[in-house]
Amino acid sequence: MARPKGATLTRAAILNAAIAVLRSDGQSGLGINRVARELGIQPPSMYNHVKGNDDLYRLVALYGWQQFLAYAEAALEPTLLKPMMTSREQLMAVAASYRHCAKDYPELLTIAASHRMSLDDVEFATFYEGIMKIYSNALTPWGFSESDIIHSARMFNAAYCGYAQLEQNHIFQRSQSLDESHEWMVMRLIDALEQQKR
Amino acid sequence: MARPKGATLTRAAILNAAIAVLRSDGQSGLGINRVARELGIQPPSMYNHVKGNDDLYRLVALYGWQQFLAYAEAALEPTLLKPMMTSREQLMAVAASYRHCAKDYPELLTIAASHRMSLDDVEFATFYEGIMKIYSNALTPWGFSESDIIHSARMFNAAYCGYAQLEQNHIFQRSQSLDESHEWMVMRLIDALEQQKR
DNA sequence: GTATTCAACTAATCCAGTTAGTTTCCTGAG
DNA sequence: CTCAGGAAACTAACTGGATTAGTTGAATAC
Repeated sequence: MARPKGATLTRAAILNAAIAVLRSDGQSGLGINRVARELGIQPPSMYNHVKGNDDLYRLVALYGWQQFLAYAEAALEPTLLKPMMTSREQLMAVAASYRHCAKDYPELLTIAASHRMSLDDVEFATFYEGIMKIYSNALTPWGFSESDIIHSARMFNAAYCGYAQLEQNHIFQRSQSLDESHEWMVMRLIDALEQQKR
Repeated sequence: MARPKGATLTRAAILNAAIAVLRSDGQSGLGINRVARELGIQPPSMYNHVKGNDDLYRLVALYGWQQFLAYAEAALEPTLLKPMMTSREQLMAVAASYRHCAKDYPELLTIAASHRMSLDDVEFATFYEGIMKIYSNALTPWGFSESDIIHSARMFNAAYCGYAQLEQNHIFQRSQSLDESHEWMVMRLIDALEQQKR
């Protein structure tokens, strides 16, 4: 039964299935075959929508970054209760967004960070501009140069990604609370920048 | 011709071959089959020395961490010229060790950070104690509590691993120098801690 | 109504990982 | 010196994932 009634497969449906697979089987399960099974189709049919396994991973990775950005933008949205946020509050909101996103979508951000991005991937570049604008908005009030803002963004992202990955892989052995360490790290990072303010 | 003369395969030889594969084919090439080919043996023969693909990865990952520790210990070794290092110098030496190790062994530390470690892997625990001792030596002179030392170690490792990974995967898009950003990050991290000194 | 398109299909190939069972060499006990 | 046992290689075979080629049939365009 080729081409069933009205519902033909879309990249969005594939993405959803991939997230579902990630949720149930984890990173090791993610692949053309497993996702096809999840969708109830034969593996080769996937190739009508994604170029191959690598393209599937790119789809998932990009979605991960976009979700992180969406979380951050939502957290920074001015509300009636909080029409203005300080730079410090904004930076804390970004950190919390990353962690919340990582909790809501298991392994998604790990995949995002592990996937090599093409240097001229226009969709990824859009995400990148978005996240840079956030850091830029938070840090220009502190008098940071554009160059320092880039350094800062790299530092924050590296710390968040690295922390999530090491936590997930049980590299942090001590019994010390992982949430507490994360909180502590975020405070130190923000303190470090505030100290640079002029 | 089973069992050639005197030279039977060892885990060390497998590890060397794996590093060689990593160097020539990158992370995606690493696997039982590819390493067996590198060694000139049939894939099933690998199972006399490693339990399977996961064990191979563990071998490589553990070696990565051990190399990082070895680099750091070498860098901290007192010399005639420098019989004593300040805390700050020690922390900078650790950061430099990570980066040097990452440059000398392409993708090795990325694999180390990406591999899930068992909670009671005694060899990994040994590495972990070693690295904690280094941070402990550097930070106790600043009056850090044991708990703060753990937080600090987690922060540093997260930042270094995350930075290496994001750099490797081209997540840092801007043309800004990657070495300069790394340097900047290390300075901010150490400043942040020095500020906590009591 | 017919031609085209396109998304599904089946069939088949390649390759990685793995298991079972076999062979062959080395070692060590008698 | 001989032979029993074990270790380390082998071959054969299976599983399952990714991929390509070629086919089919329903929806759409003219």
